Amino acid sequence: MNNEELSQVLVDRRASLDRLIASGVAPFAYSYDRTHLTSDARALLPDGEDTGKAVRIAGRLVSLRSKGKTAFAHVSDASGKLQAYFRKDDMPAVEWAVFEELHLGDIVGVAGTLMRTRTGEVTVQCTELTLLAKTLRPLPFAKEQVVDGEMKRFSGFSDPEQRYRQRYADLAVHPEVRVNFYARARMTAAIRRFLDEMGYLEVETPVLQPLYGGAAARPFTTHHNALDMPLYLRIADELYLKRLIVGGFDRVYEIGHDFRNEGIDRTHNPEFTMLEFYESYADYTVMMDRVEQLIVAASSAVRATPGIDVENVPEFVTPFRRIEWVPSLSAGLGHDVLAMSDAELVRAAQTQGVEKANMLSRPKLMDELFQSLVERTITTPTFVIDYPVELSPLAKPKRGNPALTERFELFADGREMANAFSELNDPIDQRQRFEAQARLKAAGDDEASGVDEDYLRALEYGMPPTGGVGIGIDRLLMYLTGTQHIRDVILFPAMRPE
RNA sequence: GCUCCGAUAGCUCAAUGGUAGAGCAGCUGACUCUUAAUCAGUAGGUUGUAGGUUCGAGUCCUACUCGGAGCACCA
Repeated sequence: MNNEELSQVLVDRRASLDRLIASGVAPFAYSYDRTHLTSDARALLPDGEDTGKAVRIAGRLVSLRSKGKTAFAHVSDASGKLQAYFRKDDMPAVEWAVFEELHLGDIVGVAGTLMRTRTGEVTVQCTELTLLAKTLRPLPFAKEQVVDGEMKRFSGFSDPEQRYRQRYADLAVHPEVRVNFYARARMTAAIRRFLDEMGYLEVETPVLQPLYGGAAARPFTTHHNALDMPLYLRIADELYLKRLIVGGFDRVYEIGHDFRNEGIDRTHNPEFTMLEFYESYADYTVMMDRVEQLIVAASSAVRATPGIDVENVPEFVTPFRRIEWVPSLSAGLGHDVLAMSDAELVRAAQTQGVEKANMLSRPKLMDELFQSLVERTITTPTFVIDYPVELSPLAKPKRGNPALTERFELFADGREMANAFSELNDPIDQRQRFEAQARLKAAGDDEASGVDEDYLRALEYGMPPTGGVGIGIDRLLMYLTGTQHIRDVILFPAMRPE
């Protein structure tokens, strides 16, 4: 990019950079000997005292009020921000010259002694200023003012498109955006701690897979050049984790990305984080207990995150409510759903506004009806249990009623939080389920999977009875933080290229 | 994929079909405890792209691009 293509602001910044270099200042430093985070530095000056220790802080210059031979600025780091006071008489001439070239956004090191200003604000009185990185592009800083204890922004960076595309700028300018991501890290750490303490082993399984399965979704397809074969990005971890159960790791979990080639909206990103865990010798009732404890642990971790609005984190009362799939759908319909003919189901689905209802298979119809009549009405965490076998190709038949499976989903806030079952470990039954899926696929259902012969071979070697759970981490965090858009819990959400 | 809304200076926004503007950021200057600092001056634009209507288009029409909200899809 040459200067003719740059806007005036960018030209000015480069001119400033050139002046610094010409005067012998290195505008991009290698390191800085920081002694305190801004929050720790502030804590060093007790109430009532006006001067304190020497500190060295570093961070981004987020405000600057120059009064000629003095100036006030705020330096922001991960812990918050602290005011710095610059006075010409207190600084070497060379550094005052550097100060005069400072711009909002520059990364600086400020060394000096703590003091309290006339207005009571803890401030570093700068005796040594170090430029650590020059900003060549202005950040869209907001002006802020504290009014009645609440911070007001007077302008800023509000275009959602630009904020997601330039997340780095969004984060730099809006420190509160970081809170959900601190909460996210604490939540996954708490989940790992919970599972680790339960004796689960964290493992990693292939993202690139020759066959995809474990869920109903359209995959991303790629190609391996050396092998000259298509590969799919996984849509679920399930089938590989259960291979590990066969191998004798009897409690395993994975937290990783799944990829589904679907639309993007408030609750869907094409790559998202999935937790799956599998436990030998456990059935779905055991897994319900695990899920309850895990959600409570996740919630506590989110609550403990500084900056989180604890009022908005849902309270959990265990055990969660449990309702059965068939009776709750029948109640919603006013008829016994299993006794209804296909035509009656189609009519009911049409009444619910399901499009192309007459094109849908019977299980798909029931699923649609369940979603609109039951799922959306669930607010408090509720386990829906015992799904029809047609909807659950990887779940064991329910003891005493083979038309159903030992499966549960956890719903809260109208959304699915977890999906789990007593895992099907009968290879003959599993082959029949795969073949039914393969027929659906051949009939044009592009979300149905095929027959995974290698997985069947693994089952033939014998898989212990196993309970398994999948939990969408992004959506769990959305629920726990009251976030309305998945983009606000994913640092770099998928966007069309600029 | 569908419907509606939007795109104007680095950022946030104005502008009856009639000379494209403000605040912040920037630049120049004044100011040695300010905090949306203040004051004076100054610069900054192919109004998302391509067509069309019109004497004249930021404004009206068409298509496209990108985004937002909603719907559909999505266990």
